[in-house]
Amino acid sequence: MEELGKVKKIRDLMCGRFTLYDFSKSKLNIKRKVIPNYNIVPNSNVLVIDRNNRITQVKWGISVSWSKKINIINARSETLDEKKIFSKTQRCIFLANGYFEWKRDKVKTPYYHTFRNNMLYFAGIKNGDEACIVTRQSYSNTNIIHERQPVILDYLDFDKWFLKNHNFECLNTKNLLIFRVSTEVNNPRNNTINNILKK
DNA sequence: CCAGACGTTGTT
DNA sequence: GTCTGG
DNA sequence: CCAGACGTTGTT
DNA sequence: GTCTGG
Repeated sequence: MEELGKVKKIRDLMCGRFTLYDFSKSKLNIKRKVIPNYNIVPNSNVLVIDRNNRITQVKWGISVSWSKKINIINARSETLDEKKIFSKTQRCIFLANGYFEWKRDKVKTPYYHTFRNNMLYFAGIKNGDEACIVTRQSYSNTNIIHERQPVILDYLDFDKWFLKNHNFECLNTKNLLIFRVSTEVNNPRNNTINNILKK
């Protein structure tokens, strides 16, 4: 697995309001150029930090040998330690500038969740070069859109996460900006900045 | 023993 | 493929 | 999830 | 751009 950078260089990644970083089309040095991806879908390439503070590229979604249908893109924090399928995974941290969630009424309306000035760090677990996002019950502000959300880590809590001392609380959730975006994001082929602009 | 599960969210 | 509950 | 349709029969 | 069948 190619090392793409160190955590201390994290600011270098913040050169756009991307959803997650995608290096699928070329092997790029983070410091030079990043291909923005405004519509990450399962099996996309994403960047994670591993427990050695290395940034690596992995596939979003953990597959299993015995089924082609199962592609695990989320893991419930409530049962993370019970599920045998996660027993051999390692903890990691997803780099993101935000995430989409759909409010489901009669129709599905997409919303974007982001911080004003900072990246988002999602609690994740990985198995080799595949990883998934750890989720939890939403807080009062995110629950308006959807009942589940990623566990969003603070930069200072990275070690807690890697050492399994993190309790899945993420009070930083209250600082999220949440706004409606165009339904263009519903189609993975639409991969432009319009996906994350306030509608 | 062995049938049935094995993970989540309904995409993101 | 491997574990587990009945 | 995600490829393929989304129309019809002129044509294939 | 959005829905659906597998």
